[in-house]
Amino acid sequence: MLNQTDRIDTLFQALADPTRRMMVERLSRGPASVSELAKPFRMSLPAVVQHLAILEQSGLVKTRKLGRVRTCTIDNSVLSLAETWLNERRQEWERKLDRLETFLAEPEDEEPHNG
Amino acid sequence: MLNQTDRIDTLFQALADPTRRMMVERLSRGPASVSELAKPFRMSLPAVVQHLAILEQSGLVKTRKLGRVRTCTIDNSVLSLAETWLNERRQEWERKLDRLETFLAEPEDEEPHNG
DNA sequence: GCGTTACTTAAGTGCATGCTTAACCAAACC
DNA sequence: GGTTTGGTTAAGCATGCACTTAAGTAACGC
Repeated sequence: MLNQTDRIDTLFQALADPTRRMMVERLSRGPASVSELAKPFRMSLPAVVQHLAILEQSGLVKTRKLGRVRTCTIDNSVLSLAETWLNERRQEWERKLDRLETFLAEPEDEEPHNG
Repeated sequence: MLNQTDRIDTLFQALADPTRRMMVERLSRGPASVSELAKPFRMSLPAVVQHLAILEQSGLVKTRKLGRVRTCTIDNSVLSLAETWLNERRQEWERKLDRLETFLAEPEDEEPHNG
């Protein structure tokens, strides 16, 4: 079973590869079969499928097979999981900066409440 | 020299490790020295510094040395670079879904313009 | 000046990752 | 029913990554 940390882990891991990011970009424009997905790349099909497997494990991509063709779709909710993580960090730091600014602008009659 | 793809590459790569994400979380709450940053972890100091180097290469963290202590700060603009990438993908897919919905809801007198 | 603190450098190790080729399977096509 | 087409399985390989220990440097505190 995968806890939250591990999920974000495999998620960023999945996005860390340029091939996989291109595959995500392709899929954000609409579903595609495995061979469609493979077309832009020079690498072998098994290599592409291995990348796809990693995207699936991360939850970013869902696939289902009909006849002999496997169709791949993106899962937006997982995409936004990463987005949220980044956003939280950024906001925290921005709040920190704001408090610092306020502190510097203020006359010395008030304490900063850090912690 | 690092192009846009490579930058996002090293950026997600940097975020793919739980140790490094925890370091980012720590730094989003305010600057820290190397040894402060290392404190929560069981690993050796050189290991922590290696992680830090990767965070620096990604641009996520800036450091400067004063006397013998190196102080680390987060760079929000780089954080939001990743955020933007994710957001663009998500929005693209959402627009796609909207168009699909519209198409399905509409009577068959109009063409979908997928291309 | 001498120890402690805060890193830094270097070298090595084991395991994960990103490929490859070769062979296989089964739906679709004629 | 034989051949493409679309994908799968398996095995192997080179490189990268996340550590480790050991030894070194340089500022600071007394």
